[in-house]
Amino acid sequence: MAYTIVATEGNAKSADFDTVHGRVRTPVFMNVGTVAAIKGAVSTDDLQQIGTQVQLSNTYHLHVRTGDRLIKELGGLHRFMHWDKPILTDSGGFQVFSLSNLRKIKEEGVYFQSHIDGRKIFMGPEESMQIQSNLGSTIAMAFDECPPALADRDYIRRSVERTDRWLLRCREKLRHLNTLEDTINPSQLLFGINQGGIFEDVRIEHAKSIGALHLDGYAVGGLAVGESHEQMYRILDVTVPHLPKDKPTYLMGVGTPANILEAVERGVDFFDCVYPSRNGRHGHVYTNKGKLNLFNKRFEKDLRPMEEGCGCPSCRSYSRAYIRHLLKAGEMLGMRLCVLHNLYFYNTMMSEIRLAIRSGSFKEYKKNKLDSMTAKEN
RNA sequence: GUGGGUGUGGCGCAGUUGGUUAGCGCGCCAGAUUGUGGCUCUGGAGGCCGUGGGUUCGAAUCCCAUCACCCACC
Repeated sequence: MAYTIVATEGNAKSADFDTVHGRVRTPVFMNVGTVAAIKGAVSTDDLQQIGTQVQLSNTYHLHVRTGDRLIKELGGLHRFMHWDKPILTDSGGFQVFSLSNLRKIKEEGVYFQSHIDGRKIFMGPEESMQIQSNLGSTIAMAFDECPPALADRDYIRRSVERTDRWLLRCREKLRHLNTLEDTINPSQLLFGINQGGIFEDVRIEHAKSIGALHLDGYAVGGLAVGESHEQMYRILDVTVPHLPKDKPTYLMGVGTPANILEAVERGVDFFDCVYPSRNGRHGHVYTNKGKLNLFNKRFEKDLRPMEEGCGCPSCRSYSRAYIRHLLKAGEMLGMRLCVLHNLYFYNTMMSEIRLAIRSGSFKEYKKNKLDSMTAKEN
């Protein structure tokens, strides 16, 4: 399990991260498949074609439906979903935030009400680790609380302290689980999560505190939840330098292509976001000339591909007019073609970013990319 | 042919003891969406209330005629 920085340019870095499920080249965009599937009828075979390196799945969602014990019994998540490359599982911490009307947070953990059938569920650090161990993902995320962007300083402090205590319990539990005979992945890695809202000193203090724990990677969480882009970039500016440099840095849930370029420049090398898949399902597609909403009438007779010259499976065969028709007709194929294109766009951008950093031209690449994407010629 | 019913934005409807800018759902046109509940939310356009006449200060609403469609009976 080695993390090797291959090239740097300013604070931007490109690294090779070796795991039991193969090498991850960073910066990387992980494709989000919350319930062990990328929404929009995207298969593992598709992912090979569009250059996916890592898939992300979710602890909470797989726990409440289908169940981690069943998945373990069936040989773990990799075998279950026929994917032999790295998988990162989110801990369920974010669901504390996103399903906040259904939860109660206490020192021992969180009491949820299942969004599926309403039954009461308890999840704390140990439970989250147990579930992730059952799933056998490559990387397990620590169980944290992601407080709202507007939470006051006092709440954030107490929340971060609790998240810190939870992190120790996570590490302890996972160490134990990794030694068990029947564990699916005895090499399962653990990433800690930095919190602190938009308070720089809390962020820095927390970064130092988790950095001392010798974890396998470090994430910055609690961003892109309502604060401005400027605030997010400022937090990255002050936080990332305090995270261990010999471990991967992961910015959770971010973001737009522009967000990613800015974060790469600040030293982040792992990303994930629902944008390409969710927006794809809603007919919003990314191109080098800006975002298109294929529901728009102006594409009614547009026989061009979503992006001219694009090598994705959708653009190689289908027109904007056809995809618009499919979307308006509610056909799943429409969503699928858009999602494939968007993931290809993101994955390709990351590949270009890696090349740029490795050839010392990232700054120029970033500028050109941002300029062209805001051109809006379509 | 006789009797009854219905005609209100693209579609389906609400609104009739006559009263300020005629509503709603869907659709349409746009915009949001950041560790995903195939959602959700926010705006916008669009109607001479079947047609013609009448009563009235005022008609989608009352009266007459007419046209179209539906049902029943012949």
